[in-house]
Amino acid sequence: MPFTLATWNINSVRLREGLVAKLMAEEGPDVLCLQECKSPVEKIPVEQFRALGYGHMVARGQKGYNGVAILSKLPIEDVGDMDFAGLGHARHVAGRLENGVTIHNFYVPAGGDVPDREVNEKFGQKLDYLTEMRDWFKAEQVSKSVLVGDLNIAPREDDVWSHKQLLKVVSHTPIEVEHLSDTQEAGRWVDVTRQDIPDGQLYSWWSYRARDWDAADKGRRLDHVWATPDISNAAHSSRIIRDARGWDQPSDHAPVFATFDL
DNA sequence: ATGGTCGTCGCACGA
Repeated sequence: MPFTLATWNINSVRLREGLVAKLMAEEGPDVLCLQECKSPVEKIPVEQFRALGYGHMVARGQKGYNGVAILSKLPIEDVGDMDFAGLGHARHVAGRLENGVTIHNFYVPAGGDVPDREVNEKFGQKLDYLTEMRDWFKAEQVSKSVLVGDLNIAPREDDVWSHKQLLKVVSHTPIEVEHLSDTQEAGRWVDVTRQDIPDGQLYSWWSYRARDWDAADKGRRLDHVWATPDISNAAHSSRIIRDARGWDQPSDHAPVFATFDL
């Protein structure tokens, strides 16, 4: 049975309940992973989602910041969370579908403005978070798994609007790209989005600060769909719903989709 | 050109 999965940094699930419902109604992914819900779990507005067929949820939340949720049409079992770098933040939750596929939903720390851990503690926390992710996946040797989320790093030159201009901008610095690559290798994760769309500029985030985000198109690919090698060849039809960045009162991220024939 | 815009909480802070 094929299933379609989407990941979306929603930047407040309560403010954007209507946009989540719109994506559910128009695109209908079987599984929708959200980040930056900015809500305690008990205040996530699940009723409308349930009415649209999303009767299952595993989530972690906190007041005002972070927060991750997996909304699903299919039954999903909560299989825990990790608190990498000891931040005490709701940045990861994992669920398992009845077909045996485990879904890891991550919101990696953004890392602040200055790419130097000596002067910016948040940048160090971001690198430490990735290092602990790497070590955990190295020890776990996960299989039949998907990892999605806002990883807050655009690894490839064509994942940003200007490689040269972003080399010293947090999200595209060489040390971040190296940390992300180490994490990817530790879990033998395949970048499903780039497996499907290997060539050309590809973005999932555009700043709120641009006058005209669409015309300027100064985007970055911060949101990712990865899969373990035993299921990566079942993945296809990856796409980014760029239109969603232009919806009323949008998130600054667009949803990333993939389908798995399993 | 070193700005600009959001969301949350209730004043800065994080992104």
